[in-house]
Amino acid sequence: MSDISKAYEPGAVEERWYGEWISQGCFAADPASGKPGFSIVIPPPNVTGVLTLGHVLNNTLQDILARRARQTGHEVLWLPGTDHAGIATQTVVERQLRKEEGKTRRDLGRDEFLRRVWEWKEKHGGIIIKQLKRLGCSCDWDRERFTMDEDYSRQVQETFVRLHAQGLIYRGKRMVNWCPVSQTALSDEEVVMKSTKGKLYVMRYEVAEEPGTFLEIATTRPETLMGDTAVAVHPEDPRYAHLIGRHAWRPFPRAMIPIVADRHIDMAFGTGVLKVTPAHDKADFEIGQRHGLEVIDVMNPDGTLNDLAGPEFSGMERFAAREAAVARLEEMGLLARIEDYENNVGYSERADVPVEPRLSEQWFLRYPQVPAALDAVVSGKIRFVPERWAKIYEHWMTNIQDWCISRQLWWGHRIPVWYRLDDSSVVHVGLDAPADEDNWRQDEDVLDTWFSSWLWPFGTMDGPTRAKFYPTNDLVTGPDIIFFWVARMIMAGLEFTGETPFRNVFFTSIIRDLKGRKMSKSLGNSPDPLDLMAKYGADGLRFGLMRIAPHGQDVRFDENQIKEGRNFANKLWNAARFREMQGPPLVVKPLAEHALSPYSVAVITAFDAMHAAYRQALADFHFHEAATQLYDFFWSTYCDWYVEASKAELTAGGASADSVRAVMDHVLGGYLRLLHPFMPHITEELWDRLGFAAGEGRARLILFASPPDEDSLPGIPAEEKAQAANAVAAVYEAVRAVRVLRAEFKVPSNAECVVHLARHPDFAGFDLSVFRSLARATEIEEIGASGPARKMPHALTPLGEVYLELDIDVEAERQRMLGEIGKIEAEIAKVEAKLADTSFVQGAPPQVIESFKTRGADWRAKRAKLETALAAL
RNA sequence: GCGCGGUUAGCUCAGUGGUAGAGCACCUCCUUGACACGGAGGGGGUCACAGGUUCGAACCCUGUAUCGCGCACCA
Repeated sequence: MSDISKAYEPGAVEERWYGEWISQGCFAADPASGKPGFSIVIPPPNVTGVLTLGHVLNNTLQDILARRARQTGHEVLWLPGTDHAGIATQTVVERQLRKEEGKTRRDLGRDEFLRRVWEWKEKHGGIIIKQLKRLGCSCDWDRERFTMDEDYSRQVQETFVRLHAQGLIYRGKRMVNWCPVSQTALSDEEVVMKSTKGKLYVMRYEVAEEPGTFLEIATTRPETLMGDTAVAVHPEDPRYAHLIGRHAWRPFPRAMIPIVADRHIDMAFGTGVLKVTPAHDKADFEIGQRHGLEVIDVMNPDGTLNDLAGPEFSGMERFAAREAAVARLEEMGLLARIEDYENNVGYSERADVPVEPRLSEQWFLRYPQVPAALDAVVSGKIRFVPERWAKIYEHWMTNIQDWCISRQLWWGHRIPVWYRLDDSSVVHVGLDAPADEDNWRQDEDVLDTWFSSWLWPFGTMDGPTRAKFYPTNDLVTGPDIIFFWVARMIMAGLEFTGETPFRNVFFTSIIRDLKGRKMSKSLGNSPDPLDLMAKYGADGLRFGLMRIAPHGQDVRFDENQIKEGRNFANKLWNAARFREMQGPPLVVKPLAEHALSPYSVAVITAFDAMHAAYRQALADFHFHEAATQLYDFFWSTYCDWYVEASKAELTAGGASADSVRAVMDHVLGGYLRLLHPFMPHITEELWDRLGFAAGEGRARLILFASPPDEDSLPGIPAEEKAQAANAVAAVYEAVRAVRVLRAEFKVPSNAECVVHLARHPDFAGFDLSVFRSLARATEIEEIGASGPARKMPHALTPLGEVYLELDIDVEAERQRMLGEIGKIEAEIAKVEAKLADTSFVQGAPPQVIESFKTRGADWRAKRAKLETALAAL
């Protein structure tokens, strides 16, 4: 009996082999290696993050690529690290501070607060890295980087200085997206548009020069009317042409504001009159610029109204102020009506509150290398997989806007700009303050996190590493950060290294729950991958996910799929266990020197075909397809058929048993190597247990084993292989036919039977012992084409006509069946009559109708079954 | 509004012009010396809908519905 346990227990195996790989330094990339390089940089997870299913998917894919490359003889660098994630991390630490000490970051001051964030990072920042290790990721952990590492930070700031010197970075007072919760500016990409149900308020502004005449003005944001500095109409709008150049009364604070003409106004929308609030709307700001309007900012950075809004509203939160302003308008009789209205409102991605368009002084970047970056993808120099993402990229690149890179946060890379204390218009841009540093103060702001991430593919590498491993080969990431990260890395790569930073970009699926919702913490619909790994093993989780993660489409997560992964690991384990029970591996002579049965030739041929499909699938980044190939070959072709077909020979012993063992070793050995990138731990364990490991140290590991040969049996001509496969398929077809007959005639699986065969001449002389054992027949009696003496259930197969000998009187059985079919038809007729009766159908409750339909279907199924059986008689 | 992608069995999904597939779930049989996390057999589909091209369409074309995503938005 084997000493391998009956059910595979992944926990200990996975831990042991991961430890082994680490202690042998298997993941370390050597820039001095003579092997060709292969590299991937990890999309750095947020240092605050914990592992999600999205990470599992993403990193399993990278691990597959890395492990496959190791097997194919590459020196592999998979470079890991984490991202400081400015807003996210700062928010987490601030929240904790408020909760535990009742303090804000300002209470602590900048230096002390940053000390706390670092403390927090040291304490919790490693969690996701540990989790990635649990998953089996083969990253070169000694090279782990953090976007706030000293040298990396220096590069970020140098980048700023350099782009500033080139005139691409500039400072300006502009309308930006402001998050009132985080109290910082955001880039356009950090704003998500949400369809929001709201109200359209129609207000009445009196024309100053024509008392008693009112303009109706529609707005969704009455709380900003205190900042109105004009009313605008379309220059060609006949309704209002006579008013252009006159004035309207802003109700409160009461002021006379000009009526201007601007082509931006849509005559067809609302009343065709727009209130212009240059401080609180991007389009209004532009109108203000065109007409030289005053800008009145009535809001504080935290989203409350300020003194300019008037004492009545000062200090009021913006949405409360909306209600108050409407009430005030109504009181004054200046509210015409309120309509329901649905429009898109920009929300802060992080804080999930509506962003406030806000005029403020920020740093902007005019992107470098835009045409080249666009061309790199359009021309295919960088390959996007699936290809359709290239269109999204192209669209964004051709409509690209300057990037607001400054953030009013403390956690991040401080902007390397100094202002002279006595004259802040004197600016110094550089890593360090000028020599008389006491006379200068550094810009308070930090840089957008993505301004550091865009350097990741090369900023993480030193000189020798870059020489060997840059540009990287593949990037695996989510399509949700195509603009945030992928596009910007391409531009940075071109600008700072003169090369595109990667060759292929694979965009993963987005994992949703069974209801199609995005996984999120607040919904509580995101299973913890660690729990899943505890239940099903890391390999089970990986393989289960690979089988459902299609080519860049959304995927609905179902735990059952992971269970299948676990079951597959168990199947593999037991197939290996079966082989181990047959004795130690046979290395005495090469496969080709054994006398191979047609079954062996066929299984090896099928293995080679699977191997070819697997290679193609991986080359196309069709991971799902590769996983399916692996699964189907092993479970069906190898276990269900080959192993079962070979049992008799193994029991018989002798040379043919040796041959079967050799074939099993060949298939299992090759198979484990192909499966290893998907299920690294169990394959390493079995490689070792089955005795395939040879040599010393690393050479013993499947991790570094070469893939199997593409042609396992070069000595056998293709026609001969096809012939064997054909004969074997005929036998298996016949086996299936016998099984069907057995099921139809209620011969239990464990009962033996006698089968008669009128053999097709193509297979004359072919040994039938496998047919006999798989059909669980006591004997196969060969008969002539005219069939057996008495009637028996039968079926036609490629191997010939097969007959199942039964201890029954066939004619009596036929009569019995005919009788039964008659009864069933009567039942069907009853049901049909009932369903055809309109008064019944109209009167009966739907459940009753349903049950009748179901009953009808059941009877019909029974009838079909009997008819099939009858046909075999 | 413009663009992209999806719609196939109860569920999750494969399937690029030639007899509709897998796994799970369901029903029947089987604890046979690898595996019940298993084996054998079975039922279940108007391939969203409507047209068109073709000898032949889940697949190609046109339109519609619906879900999702991206972009742009009219206050």
